[in-house]
Amino acid sequence: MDSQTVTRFPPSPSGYLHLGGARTALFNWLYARHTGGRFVLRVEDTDVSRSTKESVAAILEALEWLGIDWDEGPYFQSQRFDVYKAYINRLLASGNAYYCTCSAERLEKVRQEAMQSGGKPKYDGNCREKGLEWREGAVVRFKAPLTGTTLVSDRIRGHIAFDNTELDDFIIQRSDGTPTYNLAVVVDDITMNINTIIRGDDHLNNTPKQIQLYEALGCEVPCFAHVPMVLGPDKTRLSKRHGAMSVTAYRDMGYHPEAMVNYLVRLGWSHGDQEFFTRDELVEKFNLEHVGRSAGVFDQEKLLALNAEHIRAASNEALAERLIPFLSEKGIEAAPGDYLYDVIETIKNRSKTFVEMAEAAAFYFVEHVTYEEKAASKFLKPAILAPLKEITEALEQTEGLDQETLEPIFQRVMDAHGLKLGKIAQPMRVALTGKTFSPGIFEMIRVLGKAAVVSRLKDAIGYIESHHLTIS
RNA sequence: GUCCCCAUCGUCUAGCCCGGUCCAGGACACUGGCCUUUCACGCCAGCGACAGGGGUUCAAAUCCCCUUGGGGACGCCA
Repeated sequence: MDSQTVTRFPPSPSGYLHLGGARTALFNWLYARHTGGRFVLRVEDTDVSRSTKESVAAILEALEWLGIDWDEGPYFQSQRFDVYKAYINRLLASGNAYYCTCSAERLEKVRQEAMQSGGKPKYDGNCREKGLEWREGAVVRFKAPLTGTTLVSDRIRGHIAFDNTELDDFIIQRSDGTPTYNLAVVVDDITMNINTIIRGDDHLNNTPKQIQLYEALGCEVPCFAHVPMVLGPDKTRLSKRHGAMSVTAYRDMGYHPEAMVNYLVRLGWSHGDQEFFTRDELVEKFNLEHVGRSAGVFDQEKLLALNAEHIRAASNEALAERLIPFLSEKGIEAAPGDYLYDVIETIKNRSKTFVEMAEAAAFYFVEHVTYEEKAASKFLKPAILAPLKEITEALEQTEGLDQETLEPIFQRVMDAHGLKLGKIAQPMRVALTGKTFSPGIFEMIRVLGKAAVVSRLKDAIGYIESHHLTIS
């Protein structure tokens, strides 16, 4: 008997991996890693009509991006029908299940009546004692206990008692012979030795049914931990209505997976006042004790802030790797190397996403700068012509481009014209980047290099001269 | 309708289990200021919450009950 923790993540491949699912996956993965246990990936595709290969691929891709790896699987329920069949037969043989031939119409009527009389819409047990044999179109129902209570012991919620009269004889095998969710999960969790089930609390109501199944099968009930759900800003369950909610959509919007992981885990779990966590720290500190009990609203603003923080904290090399695809998206082919790293160093504090970072980096990679209209008209004016020329000449002469070398040059020009740095920095900025905001002048000069700076300065001088000659 | 869960700033949360150290702490957002060659970053300050009502107690955000509010589940989906 091994006491190792075994958790699992069982996505249903009927769409992409959304934020709530990602968080559940993360909790399970983190808990397994934290305890030195195993993490199993299982694809729940018993509903063949809704499951697609594309969804499976999308989910795996999202997990990979998040850095979630698994020790076993992915298993596919669709390939395990014979296993479920065996367990269903066991239940049938032990008298814990029976065939039911009630029509959909009858079932619907029974539900309506139950609702009407102020009760829960559940099956009335019509076929329960009929001792029916199999026949075309029959389903198999679980013969649930009629009296007593089923106790759920939850790591997060404590003990929850369900009155068995609230539960009914749910279907475990459809008329087409395939197993239903509750049966399949239980059988899988048993056969895969899953002993810790961490999932959304929308499954809390399924838990007593599943416990009854474990008991009927004579198997040990695993440990449950129902985590609160993730809600949209309107406080309802996260859905397509809330805009981007696929994990990969955030990747494409320029989010760092470490930030996504940090945010998702922190939404529902806490470690005192700490907000920023690296993946390793999460593995080290994550536990079930500090998972909260109330649902949390997904806050994109906070994710964004955290993303900026993770970008600032990352190394230029690591950032470069993630930035390159966003650069190519803009038609910029940059390779890892000192130039890129230096570029990143100047913009990492000003970028909240990789999309922003690519935008901020663009000017470093163009031959000729394109001026923003307002920027040019405001700063590239004749008054600045002489200072710009002097700086250009001085730069052409100079060797080093470090701040100690640059400052005296600027100082001399400033003194000569009675200008403050601000007066000269803005035109310079426009000349070098085309915009009115950018990294610091001195750092840009150093990164761009003498040739590029001089060339851009000359472009700007030419621009001013041509505009003013024609106008005046 | 029935059952289950939940309830601290706008949002994420610390504190609650083991009542007093909490006229409630942190973060995001917002506002103001500092720094300053722009934009950021950073720093400082401000705004802002124990859902309501009853108990228990010398003392309750913390324990109990009720109300209200929110969420979820009731399917031959998962």
